Amino acid sequence: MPSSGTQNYHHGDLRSALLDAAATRIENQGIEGLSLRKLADDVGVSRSALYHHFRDKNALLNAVAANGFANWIAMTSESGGDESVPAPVRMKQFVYGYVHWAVEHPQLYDLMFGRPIWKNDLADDELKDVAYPAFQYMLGLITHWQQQGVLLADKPALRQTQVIWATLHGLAKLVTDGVYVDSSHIDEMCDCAVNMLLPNKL
Amino acid sequence: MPSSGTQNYHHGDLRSALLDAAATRIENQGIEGLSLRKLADDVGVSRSALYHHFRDKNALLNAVAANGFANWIAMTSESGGDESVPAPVRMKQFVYGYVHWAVEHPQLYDLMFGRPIWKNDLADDELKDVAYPAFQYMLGLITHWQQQGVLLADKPALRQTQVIWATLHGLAKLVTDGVYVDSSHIDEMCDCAVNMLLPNKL
DNA sequence: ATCTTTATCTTGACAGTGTCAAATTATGAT
DNA sequence: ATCATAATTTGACACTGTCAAGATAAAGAT
Repeated sequence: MPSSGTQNYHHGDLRSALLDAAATRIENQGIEGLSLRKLADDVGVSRSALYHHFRDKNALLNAVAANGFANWIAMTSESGGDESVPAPVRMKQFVYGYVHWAVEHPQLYDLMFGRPIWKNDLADDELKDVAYPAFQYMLGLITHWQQQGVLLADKPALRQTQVIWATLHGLAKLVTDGVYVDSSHIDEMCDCAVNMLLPNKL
Repeated sequence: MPSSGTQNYHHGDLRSALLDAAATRIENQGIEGLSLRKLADDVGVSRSALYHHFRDKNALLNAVAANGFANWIAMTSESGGDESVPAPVRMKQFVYGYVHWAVEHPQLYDLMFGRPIWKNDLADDELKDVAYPAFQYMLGLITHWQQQGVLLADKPALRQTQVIWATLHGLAKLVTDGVYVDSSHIDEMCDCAVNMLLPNKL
């Protein structure tokens, strides 16, 4: 069955086709619900064709997560980088952006910052190369706000970044994992978080 | 093979034996590494004997998590309930206790507060009955500290509890999930968190 | 003591999973 | 046309959770 060009024996661009299919399948059913065999069916290819493009399932997940980080960084740069508004407002925007992105992409967020990948060093170099800049970007933001006096400088910027990130990550996790079932008060929780973390109230 | 009393055809107390074995296996290999068949081998019983004591694997995990909550509440009451020390110090103790308990029982913490159980309502009533008081206990603490002026009362206690819990949960998650690989600075992160969350510094 | 009922445990089986080895097929270079 | 290489498939293996049917022990009734 020839015809449509990309549908030969050699798929053409199977790697990215698998990545796309995996991303949408993860978005719908979550990481646990991702089966390599069903994925192969989606793309219309045999079950073990995948192994010529990814070493194993973990490598595929790493690649999906790496794409997620690229997406995440794009969002973050947008919501935190507007120099025209005062810093406290930018921080509020950043918090909103972070939590809302996580809530809108719960499965992807779970994959990117979750245990299966990071525990026991299952993250490959390619993923680390995209993930570390994400944290560095946050560290840069916090350092900047510290220098501007929006945040106190009584503790190292690294520590404050870790705590602020922990707060955002905790909010995101509690909501996306279903521990906070009531997700209609996300904005109020974000407001409260900004309020508590900033020494000079808005 | 009769002999030792509890090793008959009827196991005697298979349910709690399974619970114990599951807890230690989870502690070592994590939730993902828990196989019902290996578990049955540990206890010396056939693979499907389990189904006469738990409806399915999820029910077993629920029971293990419920035990974990009992343990957690015991620890928390101890580290936060000392009335003789001033409230800010007690809050610091509470934060230390929370994060350290999570770090010392990473797999159990992951099970108790993780996505597999709470997402899509997989928590049964028995578990909810133990888990909700845990949050209520925290809410009580925060409310008390608000009334004592340790925390500002400019936001509802519920919101502040959610944010503080998010911070602790985020710290715990980032460390136990391996995102913060450097776990030697846990105490400094806790200090910084207390410092940022308390309006009146220690 | 014997029969019946009930709870408990085992064996066999099924569908599903990730992964590898060997065979198959297409592509590209010579 | 030939050959090497890359891409894909089929067969197989070990593993998983779960169910149905049979086997066994304990408990209750008479």
